[in-house]
Amino acid sequence: MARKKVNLVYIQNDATRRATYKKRKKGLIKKAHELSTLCGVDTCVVIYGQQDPKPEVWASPNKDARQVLAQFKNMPQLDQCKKMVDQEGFLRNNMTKARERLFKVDRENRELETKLLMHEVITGQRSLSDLTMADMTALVCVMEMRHKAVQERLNQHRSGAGMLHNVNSEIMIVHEEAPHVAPMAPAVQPNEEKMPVDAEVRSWLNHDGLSFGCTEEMTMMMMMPMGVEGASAFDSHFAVN
Amino acid sequence: MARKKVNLVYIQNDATRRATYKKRKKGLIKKAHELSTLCGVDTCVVIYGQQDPKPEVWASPNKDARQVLAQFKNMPQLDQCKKMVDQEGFLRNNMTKARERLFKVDRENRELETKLLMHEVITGQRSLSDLTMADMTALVCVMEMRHKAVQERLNQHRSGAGMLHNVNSEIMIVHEEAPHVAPMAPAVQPNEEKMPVDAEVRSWLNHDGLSFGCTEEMTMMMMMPMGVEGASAFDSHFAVN
DNA sequence: ACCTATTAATAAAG
DNA sequence: TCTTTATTAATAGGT
Repeated sequence: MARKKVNLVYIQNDATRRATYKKRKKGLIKKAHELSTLCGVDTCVVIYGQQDPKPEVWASPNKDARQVLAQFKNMPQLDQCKKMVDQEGFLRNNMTKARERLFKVDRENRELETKLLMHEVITGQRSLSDLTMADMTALVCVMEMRHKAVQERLNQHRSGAGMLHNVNSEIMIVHEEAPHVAPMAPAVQPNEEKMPVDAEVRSWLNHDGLSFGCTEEMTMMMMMPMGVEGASAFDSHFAVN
Repeated sequence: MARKKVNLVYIQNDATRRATYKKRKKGLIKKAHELSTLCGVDTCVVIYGQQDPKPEVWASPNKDARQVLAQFKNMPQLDQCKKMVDQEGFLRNNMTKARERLFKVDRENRELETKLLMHEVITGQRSLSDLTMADMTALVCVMEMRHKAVQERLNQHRSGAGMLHNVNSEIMIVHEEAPHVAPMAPAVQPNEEKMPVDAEVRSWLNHDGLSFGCTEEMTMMMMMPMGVEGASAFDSHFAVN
């Protein structure tokens, strides 16, 4: 309705499009308002603009919120309940799913971060003295999981071929018989049966794909019971630069 | 816009109103569609009619999801990136906050549970043999925190009056110099200086309000550095029924 | 429902 | 960007 008839196609020219958008948006909302007033009907216009877009523009539910509410209250009771239940169920369902995703992603995130951190520490890219208390705690946690995995693996050996029995009992006793010897001391004594266990431990420590080379000291540490006292457990066994 | 100018008031005449409603509803939706097409914007019109009213009439979120996607892909690359970054930042921020809340609540929960558990164990309501490995670990954790508090308190004494110097150095050395001697052995030797420390320790162990009476054995245990390796630390010092 | 005189909306120019 | 103006689009009232 103007100097020229418009084709109903997307307006390429940026300035023209913006201008048209502004005008027609105003017009549309005005029309909606008129329809509301003239015919006593609630209307709602939502425009997902891309220019000012963040807060979507929306035109009037005729008078104000009370009208919508009143309308809702005037609905047949059954429908009202149904709608509410649906809404609640939908939200609840959404929330549960979101929460599950959050937990899953969070756990994965932390595990990966800690693995990476451990890798950096072991390869010397990062010094132990740089770690925060929280990092230390996480590291210890991962190490404990690995330690447990190693123990289970050794258990399999013992109950199976039994060939590593002596060494294993030396390790397992820490839990089963609670020696008054400090568990801080290396659980594996240097003797002729040590190497197989070492190899075993290394292969298990590496089986997650990061595949870093363990030092002798690391291997021993992995097999020790750990405290969560912060850096002290580390400091006493590693020369922290 | 027609043979007469219309006043913007509710149309009383029923037939006229119905006619106007029909025409203007159609016009409104057409306008919305035009705005969509011309400006590449999604629009939505809802009309809560009272004649045909139950299923609210609503006008098009333009075509379908593919259009929205295409729209996104046609955006200037920069804006696209910006939006994605914003989105990511928003999510990351959200996740960080949620994670922090989760950590905080979780830690508080476990701390309280463990305090209660400890109280039950000490008052004899629960036997140590009933505890799971996880419970043991948590107990040890709390005890370590208390141990640290005790050490700090003793440090204050040392730097202050200095009257407990001998005993304190006996305790502090455990963490600071990583002895190969088992820290499992009681850190406090029975001598004439023991009693003041004991009293000190007790008062600090009790200052959280639970206020249970410590046995001599408990006191000693609290002052030891602990591992988190399960029940062994307990078993070696308590006669598990 | 269609017609059409009339008004409202608005494209393009200033 | 806001205003003006020529032109088209919407539609009120009648048929």
